[in-house]
Amino acid sequence: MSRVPVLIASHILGILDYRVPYGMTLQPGDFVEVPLGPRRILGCVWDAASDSAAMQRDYVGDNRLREVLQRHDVPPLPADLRRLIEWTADYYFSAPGSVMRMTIPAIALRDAGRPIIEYRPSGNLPPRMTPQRQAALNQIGDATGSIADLTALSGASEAVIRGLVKAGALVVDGLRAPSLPPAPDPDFAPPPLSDAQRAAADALCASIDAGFQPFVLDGVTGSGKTEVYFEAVAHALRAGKQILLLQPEIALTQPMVQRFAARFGAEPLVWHSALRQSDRRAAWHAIADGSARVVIGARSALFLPYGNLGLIIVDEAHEGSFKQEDGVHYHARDVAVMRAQFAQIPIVLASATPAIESRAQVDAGRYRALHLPDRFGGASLPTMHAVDLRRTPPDRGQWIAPPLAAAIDTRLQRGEQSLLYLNRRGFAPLTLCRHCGHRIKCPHCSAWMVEHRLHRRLACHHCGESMVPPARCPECQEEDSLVPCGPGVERIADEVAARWPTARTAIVTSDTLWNAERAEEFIENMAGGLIDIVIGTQLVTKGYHFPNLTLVGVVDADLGLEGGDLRANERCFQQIAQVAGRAGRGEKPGEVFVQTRQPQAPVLAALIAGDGEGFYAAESAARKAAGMPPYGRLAAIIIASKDARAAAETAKAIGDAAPAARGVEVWGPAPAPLAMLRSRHRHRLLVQAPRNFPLQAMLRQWLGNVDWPQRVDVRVDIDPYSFV
DNA sequence: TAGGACTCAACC
DNA sequence: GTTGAGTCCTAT
Repeated sequence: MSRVPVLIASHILGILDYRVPYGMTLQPGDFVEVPLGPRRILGCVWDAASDSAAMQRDYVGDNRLREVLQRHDVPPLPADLRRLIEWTADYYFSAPGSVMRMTIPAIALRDAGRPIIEYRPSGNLPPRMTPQRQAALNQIGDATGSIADLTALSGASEAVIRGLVKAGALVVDGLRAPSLPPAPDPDFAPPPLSDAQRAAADALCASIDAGFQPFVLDGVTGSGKTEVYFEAVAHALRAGKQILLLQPEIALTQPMVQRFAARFGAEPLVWHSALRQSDRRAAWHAIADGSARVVIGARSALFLPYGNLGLIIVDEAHEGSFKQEDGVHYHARDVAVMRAQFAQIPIVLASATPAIESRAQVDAGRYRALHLPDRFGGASLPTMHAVDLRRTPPDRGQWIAPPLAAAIDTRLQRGEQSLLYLNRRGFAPLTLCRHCGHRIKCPHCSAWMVEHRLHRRLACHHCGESMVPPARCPECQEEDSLVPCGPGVERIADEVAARWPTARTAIVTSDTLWNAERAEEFIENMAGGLIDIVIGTQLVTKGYHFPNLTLVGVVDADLGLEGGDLRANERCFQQIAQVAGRAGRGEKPGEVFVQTRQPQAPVLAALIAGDGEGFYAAESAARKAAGMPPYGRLAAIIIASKDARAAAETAKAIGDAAPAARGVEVWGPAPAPLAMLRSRHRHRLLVQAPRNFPLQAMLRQWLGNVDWPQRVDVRVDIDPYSFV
């Protein structure tokens, strides 16, 4: 009788033992279907010996074992990835089954080999049009995809989509042969490199096939980091290895795909959450069998079962968006380093503004720094100016102050491009009744509804709730009393249109640039000189290279310092340094205007003076003195429930059970800053511990001693980035 | 006494 | 997460 441990693809369950049916052979890593109660569920055959904390389990006698139903005909999960799953589950205090789930999409298992039927809009409207159908068709636009894809894209129910198919508004798109990207050619178009680039590239190339080695590739914006790590990619390609290039946002993959294709003569494989089902299935198999040589992707590409991985590159490695804030709370940059370690391969963290965490690793001698001191091709860094909004304020109801407006005038006269940066989507962050003072709030969250004039909606940026802007105040019923307060990018765009009516503008946010086609269109319009002024959120701060863009205006630098959390200063510095780096990347020099009410704030003073090293030194010293990361450890415990009383009581019970340990501080429980999210009441505790303290073990023991009702959700966020 | 709302523990 | 069993309550 043979038994196998199977890791169940479940939030709650870990490893369960099953009987291997006669005639079936199973090895660790095999994906299987197993019975679970009355259901069938995905599992992965695990290693018999596993000392990971998350894998602890009770022993069940042979007589109670049920049989494995089926072995899926897909490549097994490699051992290094199984170790990474265990490490991630242990470190981030999450269910190993949830981590395992991230290695394979359901579509890769279902109907293997059978084609996936995809649909496109026929252009014919259904005979019977309903609001749901109209809204779904609007969202779909001219996209194609399976029923499941279009359901996700439209936000409608599957029944609505099937109805549209039946009514002839969506028709079968014909079969697209799953096409694998042609092999990239390492010698297609190698660029000339500067001496500094050559030296850094040589160091990276020497590390291929030489075991685990983390690098921090640090160079000012425009210094040619991409060309350097592309040399390492070329070298890994020649060695027959796969390469993973991680990016913080989907929106950055498109410019990267184009740069990659120009260098290697073929597009890489792209992996992110917006892939269609057919592409996702083909991509997964190409990754698992090693035929996809280079994969560019967002966080979720990190856990895929590369058959033959030889190099990982984390682009814009300082980005906070690498930290996943729902489901498994992992930090893709840190997990990527662990993956490289388990796989014994090099990893490159590339950034113009490395995180303090990464700098500390360099200082400690664990990571190797490669430095590019100058901009490439003789370009110089842009000149920085502070615009003191107290001394030269904009007119009432406007946000562009005279010095910045004058600089834009000059650019328009010279035929050069300008970029206005404001990290706020929509038209106005708050809608206020000037009669009674009522502020329009999300019904499910303690947050204001943000006006999106392009969509003619008020939207909650936390839960996705959206409503038609009311004509009268919902509180006092006064008509025409609601006024927008504060600026978002759409409002800045209105101001630009009023001031420079002939200027051609573009708004760049996740609302306007949500797919590859839109992103490509924007890049082409910028390169072709069809845009004079770009107004954008952080989406435009990275990755783009527009030689004719010579002016950057930071509309509200103080916004970045708000909140005052652990990383506010660092984040503010990085965002402004990054967006400033878009200016003057070609032959023409760039200028940056930073609008602020506090030009004396240390972060802003350092940015204006170009004293990045001074800023980092001061910030690191402050973190060290306070015992904050990376010189100390943090974990947040978040308690959430629709039942306000149960949430508060659980938070108190957890707080009361807090163990006393030397050097460990516990703050809270306290209502979270975002006290209500998706109709759930939230409380938080924050735990601070010394750097080498076994924080996870302490938390496991602590929470293991507390009971709470099932309707209360308690989760631990290790190394938190969000403090709401 | 049937049925509904709810809680709870098991799932190998 | 999902399911089925158990508990308590109310409407007949």
